[in-house]
Amino acid sequence: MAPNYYSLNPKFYVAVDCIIFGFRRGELKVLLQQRPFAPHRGEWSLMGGFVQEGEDLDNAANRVLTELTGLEGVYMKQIGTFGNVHRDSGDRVISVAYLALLDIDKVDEKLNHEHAAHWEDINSLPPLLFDHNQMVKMAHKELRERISSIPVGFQLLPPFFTLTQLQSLHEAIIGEKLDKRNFRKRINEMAFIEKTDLIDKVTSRRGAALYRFNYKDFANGEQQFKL
Amino acid sequence: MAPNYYSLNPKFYVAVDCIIFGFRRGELKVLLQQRPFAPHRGEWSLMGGFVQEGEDLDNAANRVLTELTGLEGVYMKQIGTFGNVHRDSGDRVISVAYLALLDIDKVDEKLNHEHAAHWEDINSLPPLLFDHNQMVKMAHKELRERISSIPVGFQLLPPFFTLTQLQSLHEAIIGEKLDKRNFRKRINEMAFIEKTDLIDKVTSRRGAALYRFNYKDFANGEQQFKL
DNA sequence: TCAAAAGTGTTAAGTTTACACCCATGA
DNA sequence: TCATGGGTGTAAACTTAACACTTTTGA
Repeated sequence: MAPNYYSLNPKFYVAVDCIIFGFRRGELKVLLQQRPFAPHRGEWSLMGGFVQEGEDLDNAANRVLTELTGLEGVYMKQIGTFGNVHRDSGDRVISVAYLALLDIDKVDEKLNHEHAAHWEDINSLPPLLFDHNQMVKMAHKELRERISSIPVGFQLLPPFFTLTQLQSLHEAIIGEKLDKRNFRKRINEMAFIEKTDLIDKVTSRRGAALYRFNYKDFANGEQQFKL
Repeated sequence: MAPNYYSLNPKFYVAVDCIIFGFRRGELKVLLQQRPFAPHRGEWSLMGGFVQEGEDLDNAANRVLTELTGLEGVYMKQIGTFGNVHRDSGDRVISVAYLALLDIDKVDEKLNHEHAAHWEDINSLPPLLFDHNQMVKMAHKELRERISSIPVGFQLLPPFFTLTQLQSLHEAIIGEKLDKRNFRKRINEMAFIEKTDLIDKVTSRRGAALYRFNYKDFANGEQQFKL
């Protein structure tokens, strides 16, 4: 076969789609947008974009996320590639799905508004474009299953948080209630979740101790959440 | 934006690469081939191929596997997509990696030979083309981590097998020895692994009971291996 | 007769779960 | 003063891990 064997083969559009998770008031939320171009313009969909020449897949995913949120350095993880022939009714597009976890309060709301984007509770998603519901389902599964190894708290909560917030986040992800005492017992055993001297007076009258993650301690051990 | 917004974007070659696992004489093995075309012709690599027009990703992976082994209906699972700009020195190719598990004795050796393919122990792989070592590493990790939920025994062993073979398979995958009594105790609790009346006289003088998987029982429960 | 693999239970250690009350504060 | 969320320990149930000897048979 000749050195240009490659050129005997077809090429395809390649896209990335982002399943962007945030957490607010006890709810796990996904950022949706109304599709800005035809076909299916205006339908609810995940934020996505085409991979460009000279652009790594991961970079494409980061670019798309930054366009929509204004944030950089966000936790992202590739979760699967969707390549069925007819998945996109516009033309054949092979799409790589990325899960993103971010602090919902840091998102640039103006950018969100410009992109007709909107946070929706994971439990009340509308029908989405193409196979996007399936992508969300896969991302949610990944999150549930890997909650022990993905440091979700680092990503989805603000830098200082109460244990009740952390517990509520875990409950929202796994979809069931946890025992408060058992939860706190385990948090206490994790050196990388540090109690600070700060007191939160917003979420309760009495005031709750604020905690934070210690990235260094986390990176060192092969720490695991098991909540 | 116009309906032909898609056409403003670049297209790429998309390939699939298969990490094909087999099990023989206590060793977990990967099927490698010598690359049949330039650049890097003759170097060790995974078996791969370009996705074609009108072909789903999963179908492409199955086609490639069948070309090399003669087998159909093999267990395959997508494990990740590799899309760095310069990963392939021939041209930009975005490659979707698939893990495959099969019964090594069913493989068509003639086809293997035609493709200059060869089974190599997972622990003594040569340097492979491009990012293929990384793909194998990822597939092996997937296998290790999901050994509880992927029914590896169904796939990697012949229809009838001894418990020693099954244990040896699990040991090869996780890379450590297991306790024989604890292993057998757990197998006994799994309704979908059935003892048959057959005796294997090949692997021992005394003879060992042959077992088989019961697909129906497995499909029903959300069974788990925990070995 | 002996080498090689098959087969078989019990106990201790560790982990997980269930569970209920007092505290501090602001409205 | 009371409603709200914060904070705390123990015991039972369950799961996991460690451990050694007897059996069968072909060479």
